[in-house]
Amino acid sequence: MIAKENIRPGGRSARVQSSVHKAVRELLKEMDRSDLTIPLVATRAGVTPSTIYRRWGDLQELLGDVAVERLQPDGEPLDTGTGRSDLRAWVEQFVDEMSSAPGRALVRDVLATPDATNAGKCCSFTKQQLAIIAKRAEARGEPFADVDVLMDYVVAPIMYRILFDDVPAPAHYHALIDVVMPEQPQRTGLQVAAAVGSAAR
Amino acid sequence: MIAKENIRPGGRSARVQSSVHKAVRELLKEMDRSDLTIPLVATRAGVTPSTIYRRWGDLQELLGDVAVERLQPDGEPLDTGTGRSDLRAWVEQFVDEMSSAPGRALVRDVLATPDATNAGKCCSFTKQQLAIIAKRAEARGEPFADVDVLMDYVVAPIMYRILFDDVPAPAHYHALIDVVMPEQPQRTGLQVAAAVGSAAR
DNA sequence: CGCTAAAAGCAAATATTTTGCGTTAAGCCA
DNA sequence: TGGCTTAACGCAAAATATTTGCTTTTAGCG
Repeated sequence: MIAKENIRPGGRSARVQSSVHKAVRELLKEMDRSDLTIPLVATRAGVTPSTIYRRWGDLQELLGDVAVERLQPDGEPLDTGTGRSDLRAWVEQFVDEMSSAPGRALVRDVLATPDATNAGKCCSFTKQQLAIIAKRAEARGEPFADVDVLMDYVVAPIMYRILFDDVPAPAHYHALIDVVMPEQPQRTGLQVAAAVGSAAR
Repeated sequence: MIAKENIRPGGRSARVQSSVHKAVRELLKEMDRSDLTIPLVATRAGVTPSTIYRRWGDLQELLGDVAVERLQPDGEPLDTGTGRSDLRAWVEQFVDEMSSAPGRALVRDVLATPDATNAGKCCSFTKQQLAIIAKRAEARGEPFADVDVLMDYVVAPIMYRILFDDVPAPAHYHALIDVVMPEQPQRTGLQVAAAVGSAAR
C-alpha cells in the first residue's frame, strides 16, 4: 500500500483523499460494485485517474481503504446498565451490521487487500469496543469475560458463519454469549457447548 | 458466476477448463498474483482471452474457482487411533495449510468472489472432514463433540485469527480443542475459557 | 519568502476488456 | 450412425482501462 494517513496530511493531498473516498461511497450506493471503475471514481471525485492509480494502485486497494474507514465504530458501545446486557446489545448490532449485504461487502473488501494491515485494524476496532464494555463492567465490580475469550468464542464464530456459511440466528449468538458469560456459572463446558450446538441447527 | 461444472461437462469445454485451471496454478507459482492477468493465463492455456472472459467474467472469479478446487481435501483425515488425536492431527494440518502464505491467498480468493457459494463449499469441506472423524469416534464408542460445536469453537477461532489477526500458536489451538473435548470433563466452561484466554496471549 | 520535493495533472503509449460474427463440436433424437 | 441444434470457442475490431514520461502545483521547511 502506498497511501498512509501520516504522509503529507494537510492540504491538497488530504482533499484528494477525502473526495476520492466520498466518490467511492456515493458510487457504491448508486451502482453495482462490479461496474465500479477507477476512471468513474476519478471523474466523480474531480481528479485524474492517474492520481488514483499512483496513490492506491488498483480498485481493490482503494475499496479496502474505504471499507476500513467505514467499519470504524462511530462511538462507544451503548451503556445499558450491566456488562452482560451491554455485550448482548453490542453483539446484536454487530451481527446486523456485518451480515447485511453492504456489511458483508465491506468485510470482503477488507480481506481482499493483499497486505493484512486492513484486516488487523478491523480486528482491533472490535477488540477496542469489547474492551470498553469490559472496563465498564469491571468498574461496576461485575465479573466479565476476557476480551480474547470473547474474540474466540463470540466474535469468531459469528464472523466465520457470516463469511463462510449462513448468517447466525439470534438464538445462536445468544447461546454463544451464554457460554462465556453464564448467568449461573455452574454448568460444565461440555454441557454448554452441547446447548450451543443444538441452537446452531 | 457463469461457469458451473454440470454444463456440458464432456469434451472440449472440460479440456479448456482444465487447461485454464492448470495455467493459473502454474503461473501463480512463477509470479506475483498482482502481475497475473487474463491474457497471460489465456496464452499459457492456449486459449483466447475472450473465452476466459465469457466463461469466468473476471480474474477474481477465475481465481476463486481455482482456489475452491485446491482447498478440496484430497482424502480422509488420518486415522490415529482415537477421535481426540485424530482431531488434534487434523487441526494441526489445517492450521499449517491455512496459515501459510499460499493458503491464506487461497482463502482470500474464495472470499473475494461476490457470490457466496465458493465460501460455502469450503465450509462444507471442513464439516465433512470433521464428520468423518466424528463418525469413526462414534463407531469406536468414544464420546465426541458435535461438528457444529467444533466449527464454532475450534475452526472459527482459528480461521478468524488467520484472516484478521495473527496465526494461532499451537498452544492456542490445543487449548481450543481441550475446551470442547476435555480429558477430564469436570471443569466449568468459564474456567476453561479463562485457560484459553491465557494461552492466547 | 523562496526552495525542495511530494503529489497532482495531462496526454501519449500500452494493455485490457468487450463485442459482433463466423466456426467448431457436444449433446440429442430419429 | 448421421444429421440437427446450440453452447462454447476463436478471431479481430472497438471500446476501456492502465501505465508512464513529463510538466505543473503546492505542502512543508528553513
